[in-house]
Order: sequence, then C-alpha cells, then structure tokens
Amino acid sequence: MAEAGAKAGAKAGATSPRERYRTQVRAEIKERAWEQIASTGASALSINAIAKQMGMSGPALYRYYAGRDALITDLIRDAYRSLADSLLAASAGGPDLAVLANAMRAWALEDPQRYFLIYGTPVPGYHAPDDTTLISGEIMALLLDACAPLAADSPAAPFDAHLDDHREWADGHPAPSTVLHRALTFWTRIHGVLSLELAGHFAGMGFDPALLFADELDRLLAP
Amino acid sequence: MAEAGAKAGAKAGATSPRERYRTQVRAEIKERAWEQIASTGASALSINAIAKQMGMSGPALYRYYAGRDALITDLIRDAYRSLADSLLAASAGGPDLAVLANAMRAWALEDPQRYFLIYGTPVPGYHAPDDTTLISGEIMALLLDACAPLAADSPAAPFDAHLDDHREWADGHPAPSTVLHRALTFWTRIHGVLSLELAGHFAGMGFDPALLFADELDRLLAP
DNA sequence: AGGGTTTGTGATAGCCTCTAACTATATTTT
DNA sequence: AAAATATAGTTAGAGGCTATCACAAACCCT
Repeated sequence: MAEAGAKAGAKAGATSPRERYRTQVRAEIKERAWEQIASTGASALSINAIAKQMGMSGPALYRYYAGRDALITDLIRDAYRSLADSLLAASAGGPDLAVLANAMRAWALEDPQRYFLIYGTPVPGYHAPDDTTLISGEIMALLLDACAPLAADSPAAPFDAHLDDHREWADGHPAPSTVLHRALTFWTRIHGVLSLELAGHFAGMGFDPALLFADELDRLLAP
Repeated sequence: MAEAGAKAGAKAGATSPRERYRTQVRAEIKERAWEQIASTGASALSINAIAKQMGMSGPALYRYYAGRDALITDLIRDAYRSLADSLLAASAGGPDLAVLANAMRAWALEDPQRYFLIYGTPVPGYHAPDDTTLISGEIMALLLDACAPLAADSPAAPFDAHLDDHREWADGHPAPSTVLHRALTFWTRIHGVLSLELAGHFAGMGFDPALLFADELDRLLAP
C-alpha cells in the first residue's frame, strides 16, 4: 500500500533492484515502527525490537536508518504528510471548515499516538526537519482557504492589528488579518478539545467528547 | 522551598530521625528529577543518573522509590498539586476567570515540561493514580466557581442538555449546565493555545503568543 | 551495649543504542 | 566471464539504562 510518489515516469527502470529492495525494507521498518508506536508510544520505540521482529539481528537496521532519531524524524515527516493529505482530500469538495475539522478529528482518532508525534510533548533537544514546516505551511494554506469565505462578521480584535504586522507565516496568502486570526483560532481550539480527548482527560467525566467537539466546531463556524 | 503540608501537628516529635532523613532524601531525589525533566524531558529521566548525581550508586535509589514509574507518578502528583495550589492562590481574591487563566499560563511557562507531565502525550500503558483525579477535581471546582458569575448570557447550546445528563464530574457543584459548559470550554481553549505555544508550534510564526492567549481569553470572557 | 531495622554496596541479568571488524552476496566494470 | 567494488548482513563489544539480589555497614531503639 501507499506506493505514492514512486513511479519514475518514462524510464521505468530508473530504480535499480537494489534500491527497490532498499526502499521496501525501509517501508517495512516504518510499518513495524508505527505498530510499535501505536501500542506503546513513541518513547518506547526500539530499533532492536523492530529488527528482531523482521528476522534480522540488531545492528542491521543501521544500514537503513542512521539511528533511532533518524527513524523517528522520518515517521514525523510521514505523519505530517498523512495529515496534510487527509485534509487535502477533505478539501477536495471545496473549502469547508466543518469538513476540515471532522477530517482532522477522524485522522487523529485513527492513531492517537501519530497525532501526538506531531502535536504532543516536545522533546527538549529535538528540532523537526525543515520540510515539516513546509508541510505544515500546506496545512495552514488549506485552513486559510477554508476560513476566507466566512470572514468579516466579527469585530476586528486588537490582536488582528498585531497579526497584520506578522503575517509571514501565512506565506503570501491574500486573506485579511481577521481571516488569519480565525485560522489560528480554529487551530488552537480544535487542538484543545482534540488533544485532551486523545490524552484521555475526559475519560472519567461521562459526557461524549464527540459532542463537545461538535459544539466547539459550531461556535467556531458561527461566532 | 515548598515545604508545604509537612508539619505534623501537635506531637512535633512524631517524625523519627530516620524518617526525617528519608523524606529529605526523597525530596532531593525529586529536586534532581525536576531539573532533569526540565532540561531533557520526562522520557529521558534516569534513576541511575540521579543516584550518581547524589553521590550514591545506582540501586540505592530503589530504597526510596519502587522504580522509575513510581518516581514519575510522584512527580505527576506533585505537579498536579502545584498547579492546584497556584490556581488556589490566584483565586484568593475571589473567583476571576482572567486571573485564573493568567495564573495557569504563568505556571505553565515556569516549567513547560511540568505542564506536559500532566497534559502532554500520554504513555499508553500508564494510568494516573486516583488521588490526581481528586486534585483535578479541586481545579475543576475552582474553575466552576469562576465561571458561575458570568453565566447565562449565551444561548443554551444543544450540548448543554447533554451535559445536564452527565454532570458527575462537577461533583455536586450547583452550577447550571451552561456554566459547566463554560468551564469545559475554558479548559479546552486555554489548553489549546497554551500547549501549542509551549510545544513551540508558534515559534517560527512571528506573532506574540501572549497576545494570542490574551485575545482568546478576552473572547472567553465576553462571548 | 546488643539486636533488629534500614541504608547503601557490588554483582548480575536483561534490555537498549550504536560502533567496529568481518563475511557473504550482489552489482558493476574490465 | 572474471575481477573489482559496493552493499547487506553477521557477531562482538562498549557503554547506557532498569531492576533484583545477597551482603556489609550504619543506625535507632530498647
């Protein structure tokens, strides 16, 4: 599955059999890694365990990944890509904040630990690779597109003026600052309910997290 | 510092010198643990390293904590307690949502990893001890008290009805469900902005997180 | 001062990451 | 086809970790 971005176009034989094998092994490594992460969390991910699971002995994996961090970095990249793709697919029928929000929640519930790999506790030393910020820029663009239609009804907050001076992150998107503000708010609020739900903080409380999410989304759409 | 909750009441000599030493060592262990967590994150916390830092060799620490998990559990408990105390102190001048929110943010910024110990990525196997739910109940009560005054102006949402059927978590608090709803929203929204800020997701974006927080708080106070 | 408790020690097992030296196999070049 | 090179895997080992155990030393209390 997946197989995206592989096809080499005209010259079909562009990938040597060795390289083919290599990418295949890397794919299996990641597959096992995701299984492990889903069940035990990213902090417990073990290169060694993956190797043995694949029938090869420990250090062999270092031919494919420079180390644990390199593997995790790759997983983070894939997680970002997967999220962006999901939101992109959700935007296929035109920009729609509600659809976007629900796609985000569905994606998160599909594998909570994958969500936390992106939005969870940061590990102090670590810095995400540059291309992830590119992908998150993609996501932002989708969000801004979806926010643009329903703008301009809320009174301009003082924060909007501040945003006007700091719109670098919008990467040239033509939306007015009220829209940037809305996108930001969408992000923080959705993340707020979602991350608390995924972390289990609503567990003993009795109410249905889905309804809280829906309610928050409603207020986001019609402030 | 801290020293809270120690005093043994009337019979001052209730603590034997041995027990005194014991609690003192445990305190130092936790102190070192907090330093380590602040600088390298909870996932990298090492019993061994703490022991050596304290001049004793590895397994000695197991006299004071049953294991790494027991230590972390204790730290989580203390984090909850510290947060609750901060919010309690902030509530001293009467219930006030804005003061509460700012106290929460100040507490979080003081040691982001401590915040994440409570609200960060959950580790799949782990279940927090019962008494933490008690403390989080304390916090909820403060929140509900602060939300009660400024209620009843927003139209009753469908979710309010659902909450009326699930008010166990409010632990007998007499507030109407619109207030429960407001408290919940306060929690998720504050956590939304705060956790993204602490995790560094606003880092490259240019705007001032404090202003975004203030803006979100404003809209929370006057919806 | 003696006796039981408690604290710390080193040894050990069993994980882990990661490096290094070596072998076997596959690919590429002559 | 044969030789040279590149790559995938192996085992061994250093050094880290958690955690248990048996043992020695210190301590508190009667």
